[in-house]
Amino acid sequence: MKKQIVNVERRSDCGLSMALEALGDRWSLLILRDLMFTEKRSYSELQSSEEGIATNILASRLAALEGNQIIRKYSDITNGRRSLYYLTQKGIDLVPVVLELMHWMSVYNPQAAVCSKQMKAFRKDRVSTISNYMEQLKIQHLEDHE
Amino acid sequence: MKKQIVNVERRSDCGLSMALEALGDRWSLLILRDLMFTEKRSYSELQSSEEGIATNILASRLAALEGNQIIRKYSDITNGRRSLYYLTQKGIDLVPVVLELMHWMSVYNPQAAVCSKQMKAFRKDRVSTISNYMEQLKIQHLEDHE
DNA sequence: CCGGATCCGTTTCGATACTG
DNA sequence: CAGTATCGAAACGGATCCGG
Repeated sequence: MKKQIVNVERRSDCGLSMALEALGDRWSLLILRDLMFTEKRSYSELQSSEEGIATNILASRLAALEGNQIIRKYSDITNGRRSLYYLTQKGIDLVPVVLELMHWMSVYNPQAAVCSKQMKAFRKDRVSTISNYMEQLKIQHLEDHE
Repeated sequence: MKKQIVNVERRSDCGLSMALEALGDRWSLLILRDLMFTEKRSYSELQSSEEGIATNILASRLAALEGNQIIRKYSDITNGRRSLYYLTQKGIDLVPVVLELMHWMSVYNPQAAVCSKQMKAFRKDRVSTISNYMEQLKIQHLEDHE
């Protein structure tokens, strides 16, 4: 009994603690969610979308995410005063994490059942649907900047 | 271009922000990892395993996780002074989230390649391997307390 | 206007010491 | 062993200010 299938010892925790150093706060994953699943890319768009993140917090989170190479900042060619934030490949690879978290919450938060059908379909076939979507994010990213 | 497959609006974010209220800190997921993948169940075992979590932080995280019904606290029958913490079903359902996060980190943290083979095998077939493991966690949980 | 930076009061974290 | 108590440090949140 209590047989362990995966033996995760302290020295081989896959750097989970390191991951949480970058993502282990209440805002980073929300920002990433918007970059993943909406078209919001600018500072002001991101600010209006989150449930009222303070400007200084948003700035510091964006800087931290950029420092961790999870997002990248570009200046808007059509509007020099604007900056746009895009997921890097490293950020795109976080889609499954966010998706699993959203699915988990949709199960245990009744009010969120709204999007559970979408989520279910989206998670159903990991190999095709999700990786296709991640591929699209990648292509979109390249087209916007090259 | 920029076609959105999943349309996640602010009112239907599946309560991601709510999830992050419970898990969005640097320690909660580490504690859950230990409850998921090791046999550590008592306060002192958990404390020694995390990279030096302070006693008060551990206590407050455990209380918060219990408040969110993600873990449950039992007193050790063989040792009245001891308390043991177990995952609830809600907590067991977080296994995929933690697994995706560990996998992501194993890709982007070279040093963590140690366990990437295990992770890869573990993630490969979601339907069988992971759900089997989660089932085992469930059975173990029931056997320990009923 | 847009993208922050700065200031400041409040909340949370974290290390250590301590207690039942 | 399983946590509290305490207290300084860090993070958060709101408001305002500022350069372009």
